[in-house]
Amino acid sequence: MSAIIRFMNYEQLLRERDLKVTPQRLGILTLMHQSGHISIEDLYEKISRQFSSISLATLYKNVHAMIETALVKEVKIPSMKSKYELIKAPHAHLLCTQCGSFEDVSVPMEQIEAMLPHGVHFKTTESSLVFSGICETCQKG
Amino acid sequence: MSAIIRFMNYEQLLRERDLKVTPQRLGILTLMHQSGHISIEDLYEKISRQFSSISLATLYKNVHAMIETALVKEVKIPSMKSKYELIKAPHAHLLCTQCGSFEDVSVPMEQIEAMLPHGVHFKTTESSLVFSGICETCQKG
DNA sequence: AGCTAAGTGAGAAAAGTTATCCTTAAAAAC
DNA sequence: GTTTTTAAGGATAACTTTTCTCACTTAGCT
Repeated sequence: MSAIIRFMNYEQLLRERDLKVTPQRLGILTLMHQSGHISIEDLYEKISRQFSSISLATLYKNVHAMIETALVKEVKIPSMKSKYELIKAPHAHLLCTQCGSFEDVSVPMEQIEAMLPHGVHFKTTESSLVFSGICETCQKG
Repeated sequence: MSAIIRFMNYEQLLRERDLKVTPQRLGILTLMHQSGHISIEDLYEKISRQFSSISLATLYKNVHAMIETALVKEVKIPSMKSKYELIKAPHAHLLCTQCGSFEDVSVPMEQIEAMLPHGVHFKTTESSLVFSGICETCQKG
């Protein structure tokens, strides 16, 4: 797959948000996609391999620009640093407190949002759900 | 209600965890109880009124000691600084993205934990759920 | 190709958190 | 109740993380 085709989608996503398409941004988006969710630290380490002179400031600025334009989402995780992921269908996360693995899990968020007690008139627009526990691998090990 | 009776409970909670009972710690616990959940910043501002010379280091050290001994919990909140609360029965939180209000809501966490897809063998020990949206007051206003 | 606005990079600055070290106070021992 | 022991508090320095500034470069229009 050529670089042009591979990046096409991200270019469009950036343009739709009036964000200029730069190699750094394409790299950030590609890394987020590849890893699923990634911390700033890891992102910097990985992107520095491609753009050895990239500045941390650039990274922060871009990640925030992408959050503000609803391209990326910050996932806050109990007892861990935040990770960032491309916005996709609503889902929850599993955090293994033993090995630290962190992954997406498909959960009917709408149903969960319907579980607020009657009498609570809160209009939910989004919800964040992280299950902490022991992953299958660690249970076996 | 005398200070002795009021603090009795916290003293015991501290002693059970081999944490020395100090006025600063009692103050921290009291403030957490009163506010429900509070950020480090607010906690420092409020506790400084009682103990004008308290150090930020003391605050951080104590909050961490209390987290490690399962007396207090850090609540990570999308697009906000963490808040800290006394550990109590499992519950979720409501965050109003308009006025910033943040409150507890009673939700059957066990039921939610049972909603993981079949085939996902994850042993959940705890889960964190925050609903973001518009609170009742803001909907009316 | 040239213009303009936005983005990048380097470093400084600011915020937020943790570590060090000495003093003080709580709990245990007597 | 006094002494002894040990943990905790406070001040400050050191880190870590994030944001800001500004000169320079590049993307996207014309």
